[in-house]
Amino acid sequence: MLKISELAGRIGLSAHTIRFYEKHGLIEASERSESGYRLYSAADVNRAEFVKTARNIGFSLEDIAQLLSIRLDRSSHSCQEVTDITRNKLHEVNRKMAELEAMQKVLSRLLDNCDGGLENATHCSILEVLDNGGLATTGRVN
Amino acid sequence: MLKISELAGRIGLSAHTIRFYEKHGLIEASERSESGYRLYSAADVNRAEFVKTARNIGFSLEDIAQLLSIRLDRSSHSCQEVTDITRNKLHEVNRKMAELEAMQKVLSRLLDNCDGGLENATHCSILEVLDNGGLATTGRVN
DNA sequence: GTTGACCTTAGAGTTGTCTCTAAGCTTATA
DNA sequence: TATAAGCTTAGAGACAACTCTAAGGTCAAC
Repeated sequence: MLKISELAGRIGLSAHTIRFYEKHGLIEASERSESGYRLYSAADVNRAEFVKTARNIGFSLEDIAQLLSIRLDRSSHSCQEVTDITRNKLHEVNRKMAELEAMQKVLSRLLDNCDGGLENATHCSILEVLDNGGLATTGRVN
Repeated sequence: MLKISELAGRIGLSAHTIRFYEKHGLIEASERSESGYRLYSAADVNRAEFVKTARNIGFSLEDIAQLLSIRLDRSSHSCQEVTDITRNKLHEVNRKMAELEAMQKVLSRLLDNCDGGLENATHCSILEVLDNGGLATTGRVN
């Protein structure tokens, strides 16, 4: 049985974070010592590692809570439930990527059109674009 | 002179948000009516539109505050200050994109390997991957 | 002269994910 | 036995960018 900081070292989270995850139902200590210290069994460690892996991939704590409840009783859940969560996450990622790509394009374009020299900013093309409502010249931004 | 909701309608922000921006120094009403209503001049509207445009592009409120202070006194700031802010933002966007791309790859791979059928999740390949610390088979994830 | 839309303020709440603090008990080491 | 490191709890604080509420004043229309 591991104590909280041992678990923390093992999976690469702080003890604080582990308690935080516990409060949100993601990680459990199946026992307590006489003095009240959390004690983690091998199964607890596996679960914590599951959580960490899912977190690394980018699932939200809420997603992970759902995945855990499926994991806890695989036979009464369908595989589809898992792929749904995963697919939703992928869509979310795709959406954010599209937003970021749009930003990327605009920012690059702004930089391309501006020499960025040390002279003063009286005629800075970036400020001009911002003053004129965006990159209107070719293709709308917003 | 426009009242706050007129400005709001014009630039596409709520009156709430405009007050919020004011509290953070981004938008100003250069006058007040006798009863204390905010009154926005043409210059105020331009400034508010500048803020909105910058926000649309993805600059943070803090970035915008800096851009505004340059805009307010262009001749005592260099063009480089503007490109620095823009370049930093671009780097931030690039960093986030890279993170999202990694997530995208993993999620797609998880979905490729899982049929996602209605049968129960006893042998769900996604849960297995999560249980085994990630996509170890070919190429590490994190 | 009343209704209803609009305005004011200070301040609290939201979302997600931690991160830290205070005050106090326990355990290991010197 | 003294000290330091580690554990406990409840709860506050941080971050960004809003979003909303309460309690009340103002204004235009009918």
